[in-house]
This record gives sequence, C-alpha cells and structure tokens, in this order.
Amino acid sequence: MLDKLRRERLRAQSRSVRPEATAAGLHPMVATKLWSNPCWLSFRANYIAHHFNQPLYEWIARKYKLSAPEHVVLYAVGLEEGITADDVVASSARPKNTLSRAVNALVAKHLLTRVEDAADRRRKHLYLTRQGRRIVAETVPALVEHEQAMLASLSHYECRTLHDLMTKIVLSQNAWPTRIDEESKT
Amino acid sequence: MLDKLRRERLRAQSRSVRPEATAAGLHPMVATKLWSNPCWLSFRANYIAHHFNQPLYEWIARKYKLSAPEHVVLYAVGLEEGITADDVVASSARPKNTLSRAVNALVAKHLLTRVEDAADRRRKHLYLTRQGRRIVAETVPALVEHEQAMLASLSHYECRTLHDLMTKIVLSQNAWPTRIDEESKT
DNA sequence: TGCGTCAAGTTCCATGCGGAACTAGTTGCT
DNA sequence: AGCAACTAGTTCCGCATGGAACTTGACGCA
Repeated sequence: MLDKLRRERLRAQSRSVRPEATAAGLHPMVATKLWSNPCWLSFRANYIAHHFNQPLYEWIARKYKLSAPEHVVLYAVGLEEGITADDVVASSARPKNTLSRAVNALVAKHLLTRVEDAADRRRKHLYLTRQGRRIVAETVPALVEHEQAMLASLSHYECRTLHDLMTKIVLSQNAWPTRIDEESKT
Repeated sequence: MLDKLRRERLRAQSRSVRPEATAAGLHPMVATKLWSNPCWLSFRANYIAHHFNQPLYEWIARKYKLSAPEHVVLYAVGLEEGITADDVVASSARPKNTLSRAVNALVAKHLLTRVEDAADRRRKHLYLTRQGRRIVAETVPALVEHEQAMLASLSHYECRTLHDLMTKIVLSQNAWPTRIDEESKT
C-alpha cells in the first residue's frame, strides 16, 4: 500500500502546500499549522519553545535528576543570585506552589541555600551552593549550544532582528488583556 | 518600609537595567531574563507562548468545559478535517495517549466524529460535528484577537518580518539535534 | 501463508502538577 | 496601638498527565 511518505506527498499536492514544506520533509499537519492557521504567532512560539524545552528537560532529568521546575529555579538563580521564589514565579510559567516545592527539593539536594531577608522575614533569598554553581556552569553552555543550533539557519543580522522584535512583544506585555472575555464584544 | 515598587527601582538601578524596562513596568527578573540571559530565544519563545496559552486555556475551560488537550485537538481538526490523531501528535506538543484521551472525550461530547480509514483500519479520521464546528467558529476569532493584541506594538512590516523569521526556524527543524548530549563534545 | 517488524491508537498506573486554602509576616490607616 | 488588607511561601488534595506496556492491524519477505 501507500507508505507514509507517499501519503504525505499526496496530501501535500492535494492541498497546495508550499514547495519549501515538502522540501524540508515537514509533516503536512505542521505545514497546515504554519500556513493555514490564523494564529501564526502562537503556533510558532509554542513550536519553538516546545522543541527547545523537550530535549532540554529530558537531558536535565537523565543526567542531573532534576525536574523541570527545579531546573527553572536553578537557572534563574544562576542568572541572578539572591532572588526570591517570587521573582522566579514572576518570570516563569509555573505556579508558585510548584516552584516552592522545587526550591525545597534543591535545598534538600544541597544545590541551593536560602537566606531569610532581614527586613522582611517572609522573603527568602536564594543562592547557589558550590555544587549548584557547578551544575549551572555545566548546563548553560549546552543550552546555549542547543539554542544556537535552532538559530543556525538565520544570519547574524536576522537573529538580531528576531531578538528585537520578540523583545518588543514582551515589553508590550502590560498592554495586553490578561484574560479572554467575549464580554468585550459589547 | 520600602514598598515593592521602590525595591524594584533600587534593584534596577543597582543592576544597570535598561530604561525601557522600568518604563514598561517590567518585573526586574523578567528584565534579567531578557537582557542578561544567554538563552534569549528560548526565554522569549516560552514567555510569548505562555502568555498566549494561559488566558486562552483558562477561558476555554471556563466557557466550554474543554481541557487544554481537547482544545488542541478541536482546533487542529478545525484547521483540517479528516486528519488523524497521529497528525495532531506530530504537530503539537502533547504525547499521544493524552491526545487519544482528548479525542475520546470530544467524541463523547459529540463535538467530533471518528471514521475508520478504509485502507488502513488502524487510522481513524476525525471530523467536526455541527456542535464542534460551532465552537471552533466561536473561539477562533477570540484567539486571533488575542494574538493581535500581543502583536499590537509591531508595525505591519515588523509582523511580516517576525513571521518569516520564525517560519525559517521551524522549517530548519530537521537540522536540529533532537537530543542534548554532551558526548558531542568529544 | 506464516513470521518479524513497525505503526496507530488505547490502557495502566504512579506521580507531579496546580488550584485553593492556609500560615506567618508586613504595611497602611486611623 | 490595633485592625484590615495584602504578600511570600507552604500545605493539602484531587486528578490530569505522560511514560511504558499493550492491542490490533499493516506490510515486507521468504
């Protein structure tokens, strides 16, 4: 019978899919979501994010026995020591209880230390231990390398442009509605 | 004592954070992840994806009682009727058992019908019911509107550029390593 | 025409996630 | 000074999630 590839070719022809799609060996549904999708931005953002995260978390779990939220916290503290759990919450996609657990797990694994804020005893500042710092130092280059691989098809100038445009979106964030509500139709 | 805003200002000054950051009322840790982060792409992609998904799924769950994977399937079938569960798997971020469950739930809710492929009885083609089509017709415009709101700070030309650059990344996908393995160092 | 391999979809099950409620601590107000 | 409102972080608990194994069907090959 038709093998998978043959079937995909047929579908591609029948739906006037762009030549670059079949050339890239793209799954036809991915082509549909790229070019017949009114939400082009969200598909691309999700796709790129997912294809970055997936191998990363698999690797982190396998090699360092860290869960995804644990890595999120470790990476954030690696970027800036002395932040609090709340800072991680504000800058990441996870709920605070998940991150609270992650912090506790990292402290238990001696990768993080927690120092109570003198002025506000609710807040606890997070610092890397020597071991924690070692893991950050080891993993970050691999992540950068992975990201660069995803960017390899772009020129230096295109990277710069992409960087700036995405930055612009993030900066405009507080102008967005935080909730979809069709009451707004009225 | 110092209120939150005051504290953020202090931190911003101490860390030479860009003026546009405080201007936009940005959380300082978000500023750090934007500008002191070697993985600039993955942060931005994740951030944009998350801030699109979060309100969307909250709304879908509240108004239509659909889980996130259910919406993923419904949306995909809305884009192209007759696809199979496998097509959704290939073009989305979820594992196949999750999507299998979602398909079954949608069939149970009479939003989807399943037609066995004549040539390959393992494959089941998915079609929207009248109700399913109604939900797609209702939700898609809201999603588009939400996405447009996130893009509001970009000019038409900038949107086009962003679109093309992100497309380029997705198309280069099969050139990426699918796994991070520091054996590659050797 | 029967066997090994592969693929689509389902089922099983442990667990980690995340919403909601809670605790402890801070701040503003009068 | 004392109360109400708010915030950082934790705990509780139900359940959706996703890894792994399984079922059913297709197909290549002798």
